[in-house]
Amino acid sequence: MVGVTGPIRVVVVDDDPLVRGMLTLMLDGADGITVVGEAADGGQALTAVERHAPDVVLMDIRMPNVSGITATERLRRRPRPPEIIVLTTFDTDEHVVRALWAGASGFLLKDTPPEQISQAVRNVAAGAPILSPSVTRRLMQQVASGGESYEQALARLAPLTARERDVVLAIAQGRSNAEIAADLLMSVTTVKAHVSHILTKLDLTNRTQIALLAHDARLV
Amino acid sequence: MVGVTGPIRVVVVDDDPLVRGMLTLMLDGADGITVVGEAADGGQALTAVERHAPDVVLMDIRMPNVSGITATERLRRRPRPPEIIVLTTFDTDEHVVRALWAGASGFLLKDTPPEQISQAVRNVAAGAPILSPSVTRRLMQQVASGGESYEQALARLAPLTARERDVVLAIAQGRSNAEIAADLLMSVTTVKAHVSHILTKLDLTNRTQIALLAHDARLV
DNA sequence: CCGGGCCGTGACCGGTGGCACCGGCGACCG
DNA sequence: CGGTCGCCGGTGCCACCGGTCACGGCCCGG
Repeated sequence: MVGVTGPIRVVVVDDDPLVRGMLTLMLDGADGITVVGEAADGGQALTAVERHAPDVVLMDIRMPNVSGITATERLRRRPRPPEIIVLTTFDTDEHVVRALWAGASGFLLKDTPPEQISQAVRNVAAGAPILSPSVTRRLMQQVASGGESYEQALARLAPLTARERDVVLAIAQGRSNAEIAADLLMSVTTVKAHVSHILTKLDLTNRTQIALLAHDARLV
Repeated sequence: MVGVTGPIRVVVVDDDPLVRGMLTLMLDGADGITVVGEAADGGQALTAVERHAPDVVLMDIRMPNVSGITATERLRRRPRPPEIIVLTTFDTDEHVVRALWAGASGFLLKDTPPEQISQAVRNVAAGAPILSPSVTRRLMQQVASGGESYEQALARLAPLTARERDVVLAIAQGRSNAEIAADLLMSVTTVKAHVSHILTKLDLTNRTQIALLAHDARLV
């Protein structure tokens, strides 16, 4: 990104000295990568990053004192933050979401083969995001299933007329009939009629159900 | 997956003969990959797959007659479907979602370097999903932002009492006050009171707004 | 003992939805 | 070309649902 000229500078953070050693060993020998520092918990990670200004941080999640998540959050708040790859043993949704939310650029399982880890470091340093295959699969499934309901919801909205769709959109914002009437320049009774038609066409009973359906169809 | 013993058998599908040639050229030489067939549109893709029973299909989206999306859908419905990598020039959300929904195992941009394409073919054949970095970045951002609004919505629901949360949950399903009363074993009047309290506490005006907020908080 | 939440209830009223109807517009047809 | 048929948008009237108000019982902590 900002032109990393020399070797990629890496800091390894893990509470287990053995894991730290393994990671350092496998990375320090790899092409174009130098391990410039290690840390055993989130607090040490902060100081290590301050001292060594690395390009990439390999961060364990489960650590004593300051967890990898909060350490990631704080690191990403720094002026020129390092890219952070979160390393963990389990890929629970909880972990993944929190890591991504904290600003991690990568999420790898610890059983990833060494070659792929060093490759991931290079990719992340170049600005590309990295996810473990299992995590990628989850995200894809999530998107796919979401897309499915989205398509279904859109299909149900098909028989509506243009004006009725306008009303649906307004209802999906939580607006009252009076507000809708004002916005669409028609009488309140007309709005009611439209709502009534929509309800029968979509086989619903409440306006809230209309709002929810519209939300599923991504008409927010 | 099911033990691909010999070289990985690939079918290349693209309406542009030049692109087909390039892909075949770069893949057929690569380690452990054989291009066993080519096709110029979705229809030909189906017959080609039937004839050659490939492990992986490289599929263009924009093609005359049958598009890559529908071809992917049909291929995935076959008894032992090939893994499908969708190749496209643009990574619009529309394309990505439709491809994933259709059952693609990979989504690559056409400007991906040859080495990575052959690597992607190997990965997909091994059962691992593959996404272009830009697509991965989007999915990550989506998850991250989704998590954010999720947290915010959950925070707003904090001041509610247990009973009120029950009512919120029911409203989020689009249920009427009478139904809620029946389910929670209380009078309709009481339900209304709870709704009223919820509205004031959350600073809302409609029950639909309650439903939408609950949806943002993933209480579906 | 009493004040303050929380839950529950009945009476009142505005907003919401069901129904019947009308004017306008395009399609189809003799 | 005129008739007519169907659909869409719009309206008024009425029943009912949904929301506010005021009140009482309960439990807990001061």
